[in-house]
Amino acid sequence: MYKVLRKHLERVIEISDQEFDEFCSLLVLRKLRRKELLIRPGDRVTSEFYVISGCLQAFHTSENGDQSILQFGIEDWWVSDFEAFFNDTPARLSVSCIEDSTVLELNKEMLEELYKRIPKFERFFRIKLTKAFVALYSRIQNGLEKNSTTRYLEFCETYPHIEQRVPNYKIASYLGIKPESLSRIRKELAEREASINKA
Amino acid sequence: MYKVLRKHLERVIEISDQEFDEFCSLLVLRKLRRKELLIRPGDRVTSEFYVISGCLQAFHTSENGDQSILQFGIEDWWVSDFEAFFNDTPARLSVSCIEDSTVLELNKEMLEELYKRIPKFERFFRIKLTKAFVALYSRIQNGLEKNSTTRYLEFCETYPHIEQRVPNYKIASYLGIKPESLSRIRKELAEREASINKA
DNA sequence: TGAGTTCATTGACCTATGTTATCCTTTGCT
DNA sequence: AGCAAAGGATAACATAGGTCAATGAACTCA
Repeated sequence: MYKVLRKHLERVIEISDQEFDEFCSLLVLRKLRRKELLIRPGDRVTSEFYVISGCLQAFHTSENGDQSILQFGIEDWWVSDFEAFFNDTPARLSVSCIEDSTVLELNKEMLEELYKRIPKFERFFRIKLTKAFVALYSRIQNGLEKNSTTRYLEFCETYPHIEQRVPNYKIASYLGIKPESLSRIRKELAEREASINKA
Repeated sequence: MYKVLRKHLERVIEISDQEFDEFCSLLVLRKLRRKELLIRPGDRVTSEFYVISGCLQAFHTSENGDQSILQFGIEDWWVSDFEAFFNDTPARLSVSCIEDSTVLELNKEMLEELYKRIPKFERFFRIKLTKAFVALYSRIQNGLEKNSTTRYLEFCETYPHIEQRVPNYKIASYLGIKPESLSRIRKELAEREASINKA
């Protein structure tokens, strides 16, 4: 079970068995049921979650009750309300399970202790952060210059594993459009494809 | 001139005169003219830029020539094509001056040398990165759930100094709408305000 | 000073997306 | 099996924002 995690770390830093064990000793294994909430608005967020199996979502609920999904989390991803996590402010997002899931909970304070003992873990998370930063940057760029159809197609290309397992209305929410619009887009794409196949 | 920079650092970490001098010794002062380009697509990006005075923009140019602005940079901000900077990939953005500007150029390799000598600078940039990450996160959230009028009003509130000095069509570009739309939005807001004042 | 450039605004029109309501299928539960 | 809930599609209509074209003000610079 922890093999995937070890690989995950070793794509960025080299670690010994002992260092890996020390890292694992900070983690709390949690088994979660579909729809279970890990973080709700207002919570103090002291942990981030590494997904072993299943699928999570981080989403914001607006005053009128609409939800917009900021992040999906499947196997090998980290999920949290990172604004609250980094800034020690009350959560503005919710994090919940789309499927039954198994996650490893990593406490922030324990992590900072670990940074002092084994600095290479600080390096690991700094590099993860730059990657996440760049990913957000290009998501903003997509939002600025691409239409919904293109954004949907690129989402399917970039995250085929997510597209296949989460309902369309959640994808719509992530893309910033309504489910009805996504439905229209998918119909349009299917028709396009059909007419190509006929020709 | 470097006083502002020192304050900028000291909002996050404490540093001695000597440490500050060592940091400054890495920096190259550059005076730039309006419209001058610091980074163009395809460049290798080895530096980030701290703005002493003036105003920069980081923008993407799409195939059909449309530009979308990802970031403005005024006094006390860092600007670059961060994707290229962090990943050592060719620049996809351009960075140019909206006004005559003075910047301090910080070379990535020299910075990494400095990290080894004085680790607290690594801490400084890691914290700056978390702040930037959170800012991008909330920009995405705004894009998902707010209409253009709201986004414009919040932009004016959040960045009054930018709103006052860059042309409206650049603000429109940053917000992901066309200048004509922003013009209509501004008209609508002015009318609303007028009718409130009359009442 | 005068011509060119940049920028903002406006109007007419068009298109993509949102809204509301309804219907149908699938899935899950007991 | 039978019912409820979830998910998806669709249609009619409304609206925000994009497109295109024209105008004029303000600024720049030779």
